[in-house]
Amino acid sequence: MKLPREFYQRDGLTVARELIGKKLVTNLPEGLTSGLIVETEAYMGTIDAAAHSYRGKTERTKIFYGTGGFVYVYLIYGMHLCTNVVANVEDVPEAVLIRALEPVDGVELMKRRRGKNKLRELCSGPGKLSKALGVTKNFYGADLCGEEIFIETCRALPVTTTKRINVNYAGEAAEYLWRFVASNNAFLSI
DNA sequence: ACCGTGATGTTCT
DNA sequence: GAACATCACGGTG
Repeated sequence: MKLPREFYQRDGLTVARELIGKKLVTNLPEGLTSGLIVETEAYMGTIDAAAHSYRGKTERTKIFYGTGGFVYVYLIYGMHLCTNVVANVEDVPEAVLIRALEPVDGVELMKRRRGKNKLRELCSGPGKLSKALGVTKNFYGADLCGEEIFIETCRALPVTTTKRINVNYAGEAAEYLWRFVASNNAFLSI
């Protein structure tokens, strides 16, 4: 049921595609919350101008250089956290951004954390779902094979690919079809 | 429905 | 000091 380390130790594009239809879970003292992953983006290390790891190892990107199955969280625009899954093996700095979930468990808790009531508004964006699941910057480096945050098999969903969102700064890399979405799903970020 | 804008703090130049 | 893998809100249609 819970995805094993080997699931993550593959190339980022495969991991990003196969994460669609899996269930992302956090189990914190306030309760358990989860959602079906319906939107991801792959960030492919040294060949990808959009990736944080493109310019090499820094304090922030060092987690990319470890093996797959650990969490990379970062602060964006000074106020939102984005949750990523590290992919591939040691020294191959790839990661998958989780961009949207279809809420499943702990909906009341997610509504409280978000201050929103509409199901559609809970997890339809990377900052939104991070808040709904109670992810904080302390999750940096968390093990997805642990108990606090993990991913389970759930269902198979048809997948569509598109360009990634808000990476216009990345030149040619902005054109790559490295965003994966559950086809015709109502809970996407756009 | 679709803009436009302001909020906010890290990271890297 | 600029840029940033975003969100919520208030305006106009």
